[in-house]
Amino acid sequence: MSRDLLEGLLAQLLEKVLRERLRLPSEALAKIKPCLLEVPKEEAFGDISTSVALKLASILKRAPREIAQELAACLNQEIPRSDLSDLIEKIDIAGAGFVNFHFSREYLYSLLKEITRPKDSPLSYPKKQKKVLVEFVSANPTGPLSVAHGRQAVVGDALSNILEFLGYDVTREYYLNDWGNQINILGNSIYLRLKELQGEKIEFPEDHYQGEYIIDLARELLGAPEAGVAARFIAPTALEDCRQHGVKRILEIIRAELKDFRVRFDSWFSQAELEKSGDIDTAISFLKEKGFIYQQEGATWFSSTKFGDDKDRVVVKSDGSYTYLAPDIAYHQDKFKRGYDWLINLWGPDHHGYIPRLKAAVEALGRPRSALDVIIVQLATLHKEGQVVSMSTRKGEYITLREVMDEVGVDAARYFFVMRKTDSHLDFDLELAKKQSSENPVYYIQYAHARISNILANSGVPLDQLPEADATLLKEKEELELLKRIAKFEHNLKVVELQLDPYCLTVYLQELAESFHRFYDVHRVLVDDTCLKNSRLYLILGCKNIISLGLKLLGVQAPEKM
RNA sequence: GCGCCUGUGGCCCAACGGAUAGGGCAGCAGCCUCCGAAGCUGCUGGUGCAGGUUCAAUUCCUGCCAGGCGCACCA
Repeated sequence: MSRDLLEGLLAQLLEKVLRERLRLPSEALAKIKPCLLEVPKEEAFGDISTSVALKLASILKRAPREIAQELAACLNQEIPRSDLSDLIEKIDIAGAGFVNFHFSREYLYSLLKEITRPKDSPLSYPKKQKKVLVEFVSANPTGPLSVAHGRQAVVGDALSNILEFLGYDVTREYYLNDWGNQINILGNSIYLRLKELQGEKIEFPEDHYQGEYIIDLARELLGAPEAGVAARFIAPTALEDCRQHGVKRILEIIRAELKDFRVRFDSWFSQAELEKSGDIDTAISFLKEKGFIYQQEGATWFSSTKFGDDKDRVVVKSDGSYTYLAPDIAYHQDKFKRGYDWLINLWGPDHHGYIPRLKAAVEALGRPRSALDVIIVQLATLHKEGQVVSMSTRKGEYITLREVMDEVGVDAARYFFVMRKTDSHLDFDLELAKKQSSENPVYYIQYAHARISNILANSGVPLDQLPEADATLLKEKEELELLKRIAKFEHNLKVVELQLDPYCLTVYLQELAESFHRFYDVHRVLVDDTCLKNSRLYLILGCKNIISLGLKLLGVQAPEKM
């Protein structure tokens, strides 16, 4: 039985006991129903626990501990005659009035079996009907990806992996800002550099792209094999050529960076094509029909305040051009038209003020606000030798994702980017990420995997012939702890789904690796007793499967040797 | 000025309103005749300040202090 199912049954039973045995009024029950069960913060407090006794104390005007005792007594009667009889070993009362449930060893073994020698992949979830579009990175194609994009890329990629694993139909999309002001500036930047290369004295504007790569792009154009290139750049099409060349080449660079960073995209959505399609006018007309669009001071406004925004927003400026919001509304309408019912957008912190207006747009388009989740990915601060590495996009002085990848490696970079809560600042210590020692959390986890691989290789037992563990032999404290950690994996995936944040998976993997290292230190796997040896091999194989699956979901490699 | 986020040991981070505030790093003291010491064990040390709500506050509310971000007919 999956952990999910068990929790569901336990919640049902608990509810039944509260209603029938403790005679809890239905309104009180409704009040506490959303939080019947929780996972205790310390493992000593059991595998699942409930604090309903505490919550009911003020409602029932009774001491929490007393309620807990009555509850536990009732559960002790009910559980043996329910489907949970073999799964829950014991119930105890602790602290101010917690009722803690301990899984039986048989149940822990049954979970281990699901992941140790699976036919295809360890654990599998039924396909869900929900179509999810995860939009992330979406950096303007005006320069190489920065560290900030790197964090977004990993978080988006890992989150997509996990949702996919949980059965969602996930598409990863990059919104390509290949149209508008920034692109014009890019084109002009290249154009000016080109002139410069040809010996012309130019004054390079401050708001143009300052980076070295612009000169490289200009040089490419200059050295292009076609005859008479130089002549072309005084032609009327020169600026347009620069623009096109710039976007094309930078996009190639970005794609290569993402590929090398093991970030997969399924779809690239071009703003330029959206602009040409006429869909933006269609979207505005759609909102107009619904009465959410009005004219004022020569501009066209979206009455986003009707949906909780601070003020109404301009969609068409008085000069007739669109604001950024207009194509964005059309873009999100397009997402819905393509059949996605859950949109997840990852944005940088500078866009957080933009959330209410896009949520308003979603509602105006006739969808619930909850159809759009925006995840703000906070910036990462790079540290090197105790110093903060300063960055200024303006001067083109920023650390690129490529540099970080090259310096610390893809595994460490990916792990470091997700190991903190996504919406909090991240301190990225370049030296630490490079260290191949215990200080580096990536290696700690990978080392556990490599150690297990080594034992399995040394065992001489072909894995496809490894018999199931003898449940009664795995009884040492460290064995049971490892078993419990393995059994907690699914719960952690659920937390990722709920919080839309892959970071807690890194915490889990760290804990799992810790359990293994502790077990390894105290007990030998390759012992003379064949039954015990096989049982332990079975256990560590399960652990290995979960480590490798967990790392795979994060896009980090699980090496057999290090 | 207004809005959002963040203040937890020397450093980086945890904790659906609940249990003795967890963990990592650094520091100190130990552990390899044995499957990889990239490991294990132990010790030291903490909720910005002031109120309030609650049986219970790191968590919720108010004020203050400190830091980050945002407040466009920019993208």
